[in-house]
Amino acid sequence: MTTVSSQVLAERAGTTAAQVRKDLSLFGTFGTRGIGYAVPPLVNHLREILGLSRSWRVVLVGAGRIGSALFEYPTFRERGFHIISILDRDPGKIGRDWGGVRIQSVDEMEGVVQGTGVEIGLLAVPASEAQVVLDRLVGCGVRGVLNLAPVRLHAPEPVVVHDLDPTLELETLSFALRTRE
Amino acid sequence: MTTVSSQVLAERAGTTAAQVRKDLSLFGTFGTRGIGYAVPPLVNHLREILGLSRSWRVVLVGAGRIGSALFEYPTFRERGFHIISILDRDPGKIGRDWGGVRIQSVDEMEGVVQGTGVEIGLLAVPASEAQVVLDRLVGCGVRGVLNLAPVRLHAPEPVVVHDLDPTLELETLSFALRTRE
DNA sequence: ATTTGTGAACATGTTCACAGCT
DNA sequence: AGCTGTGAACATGTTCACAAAT
Repeated sequence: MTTVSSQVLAERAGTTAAQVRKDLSLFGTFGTRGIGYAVPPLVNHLREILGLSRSWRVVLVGAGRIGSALFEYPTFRERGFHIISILDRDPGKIGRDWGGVRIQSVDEMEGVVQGTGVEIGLLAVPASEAQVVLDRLVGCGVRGVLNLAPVRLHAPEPVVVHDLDPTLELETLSFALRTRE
Repeated sequence: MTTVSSQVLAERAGTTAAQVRKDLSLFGTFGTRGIGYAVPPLVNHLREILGLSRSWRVVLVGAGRIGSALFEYPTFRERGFHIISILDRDPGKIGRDWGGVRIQSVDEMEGVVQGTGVEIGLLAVPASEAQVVLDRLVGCGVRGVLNLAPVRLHAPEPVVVHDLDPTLELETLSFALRTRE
């Protein structure tokens, strides 16, 4: 059976072997001393830990460039994230079909989200509208949101919001470069 | 003069007042006891700390949907990140003009990057090509790269690479939701 | 011989709580 | 009275180094 050592995993992930072993040991003992980690069971364990052993229903709000790029990420579906609904406010886009998913009006959010049991939202709307849309999503029972708009959003516990802001990342990069020149 | 307290800053940033004060105190003493932080000088200090008091020349590689969305982020320019060059490999795009910046062939990377003193690269190419393009950028003397392709890239010290991967973020979100249900 | 799993040592990050200014 | 700046206490995260397992 194919195995992999903490050393190799560390190199791939950009960390240390000790770190990999400590992290894994926190969730159980998956390796064999002298051998390493058998890959297929390790993958299964990690999928279980990360909550990827089930599939998630996802609603994409915003069918602009960022939304469409996200929609075509093959890795979403591979990891069990299924975009089962797309919402936009542009009448020119509503009704279109993207690979079997029809774009609906944001006005239909409540019905769509509650009717399909969506738990995760992908927010790809303009920054100025992001908080309002988030609030509505939370009102519909969405439990987690990945926000692509360049604003920091807030939602009440226990809703989880992650902001993915390229500007913020550039500033972090700028700081890193500034301190090493 | 308008001031702001560590308390208010903490609420905005989603952290605690003590944390804000500790963090700021690491770089100097910017506040006034009994009053708070005077906003304009604080902003200046932060810009200085983050390396935003200067402007950065940026090259955008990849003029697809993600690239074009990035290009139009108004916040980039506002924070001093100037995309002065766009590269793509698609002959149908080369030669086009985006708001005063002409799209050039990736083949011209060496000349463009070295000729203009670009220090930061924005990578918006397909995942399969990202590492190769990164290596070339590093070869041209780029010091920092923000990678939007869904792969983890590596570059030798002291080059700084940040990966911005929506799939990875969704998995983190999944983990957060998994552990609280 | 090799590689895990893990206490113990070390390092870093966060919160507390209060003296010191305004 | 109000709010910062900061040591000290506490918590969390990382590395070391080695016994245990194959």
